[in-house]
Amino acid sequence: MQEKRRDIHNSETPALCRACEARHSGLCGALEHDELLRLSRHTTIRQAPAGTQLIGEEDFVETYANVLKGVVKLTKMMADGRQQIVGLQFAPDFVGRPFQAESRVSAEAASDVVLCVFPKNSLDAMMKEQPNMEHRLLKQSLNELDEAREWMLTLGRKTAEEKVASFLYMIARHIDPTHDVDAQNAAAFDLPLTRADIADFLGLTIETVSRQLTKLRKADAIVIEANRRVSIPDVMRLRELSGN
Amino acid sequence: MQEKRRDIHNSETPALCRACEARHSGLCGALEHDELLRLSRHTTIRQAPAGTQLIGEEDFVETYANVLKGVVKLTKMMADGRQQIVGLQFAPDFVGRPFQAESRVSAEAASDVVLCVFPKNSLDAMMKEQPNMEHRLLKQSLNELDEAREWMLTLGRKTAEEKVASFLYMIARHIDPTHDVDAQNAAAFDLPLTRADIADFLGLTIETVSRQLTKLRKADAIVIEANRRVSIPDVMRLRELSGN
DNA sequence: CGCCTTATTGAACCCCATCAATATCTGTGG
DNA sequence: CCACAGATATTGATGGGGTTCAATAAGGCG
Repeated sequence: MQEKRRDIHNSETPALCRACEARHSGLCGALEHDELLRLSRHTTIRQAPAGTQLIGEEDFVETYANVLKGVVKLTKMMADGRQQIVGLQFAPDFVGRPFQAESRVSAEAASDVVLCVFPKNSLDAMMKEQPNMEHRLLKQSLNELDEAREWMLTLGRKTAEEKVASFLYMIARHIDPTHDVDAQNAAAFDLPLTRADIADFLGLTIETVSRQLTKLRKADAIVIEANRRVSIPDVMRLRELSGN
Repeated sequence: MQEKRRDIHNSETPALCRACEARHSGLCGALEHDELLRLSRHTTIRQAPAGTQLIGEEDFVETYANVLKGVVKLTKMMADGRQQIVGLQFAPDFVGRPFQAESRVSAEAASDVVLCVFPKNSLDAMMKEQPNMEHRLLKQSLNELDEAREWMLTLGRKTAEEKVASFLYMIARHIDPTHDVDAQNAAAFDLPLTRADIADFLGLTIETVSRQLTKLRKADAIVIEANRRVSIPDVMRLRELSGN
């Protein structure tokens, strides 16, 4: 149990966690100082460049992680190589699948990422004695389910143009913290995904994504600089183009 | 509090719950006799014919429900009428969205259904004092999320034929309890959905669904009688046609 | 600059949607 | 039991949105 120093430190937040976004809004927000300390003993910070495979489909997963920086994409692949992105995890999202040893998706760093990694066992144990943690996880899971269902509508029923607009609109909401419905009606961000990733997210080809982006650009709905930088002068207009 | 009779009955399962599938494998499996009794005081059984609108998108929802019989479809609709089914709930699934007053999907009886309906308040209160209940709900939510992601792959990347085969394969797994991977390799069931519903589920048109069904029929992958009755002589073959 | 990766643009094709007609099912009443 | 009507499903013909194949352009980094 090696908790020798616990009495001394149990009212202090571990240094690792102090600057962490997940400490407050993420899963770890459910934990008290001493629990946080206990978990942080088994925790490692992992940096990974874009493209790194974090866990493979059908891998046996021994760890969970919180996204601290960057974007993690969850993908599913068919035998012949067709691929679909089924989830994007932004900071401070939790990545992992409790109650199941085998993963049914693969996780990959879409951009350069920083993760807070901890062993499955530690968190599973902590979840059992901390209902509050399951509560947080349930909330995130229900939100992810809402998002997944929103994307099912996009994948099944929207046109290519609406799909691309929907994607940009979603990124704008996720990345640009300054944007609010009633706030300034503009947004700007760097795309965290390549065209290939966007295509895999929207169930389209690279070429169609590219064509729709130029179409939106020519309609003055967006401005693109250097391939990655996107400005949206009128977010509400983009929202309309997205079919919402 | 009106718990006068509780002392007498607290070790007995309410009559309502005794024959209920959800009592064991569903949410209510988390409850002890007396808690079950407490909840059952506010519970009503509701029967509804196919097509009944149970809750509308953007309704304020005051109740939750367990599906006892039949299939409930969760749908999302765009302003111009395009529609997508984003979830199918079979017995003993739970229907509802905790932690959020407003629904983001509408729920409709896909077949004739029987529901066990209880007020949001009652269950919310019970969930707070019963971590085990949140645990069950978390498990269901994570399963639904897995299924939703599976369908995102289907919607985004599969051909019409693969989509229809995937749908039939999924129904076979859900409805026919006799089927197991190594068990007898055949299945038979009544489709709980109309062609229009299947189309809305797969992001296709009615006509395409119909064409793919006849294509599968002519390839001897399925047998259809009277429009609704489907037999699958070789489930593994169907699985291959589904792209898995 | 030069090389490789990533993105855009063009042309032809194809799968699925659309429009339209026919067939089948289901339930009701004669 | 059959006839009828409305709903549901199948089948056919045509067209379009997105894919595919191919070439060019732009970005990133040594």
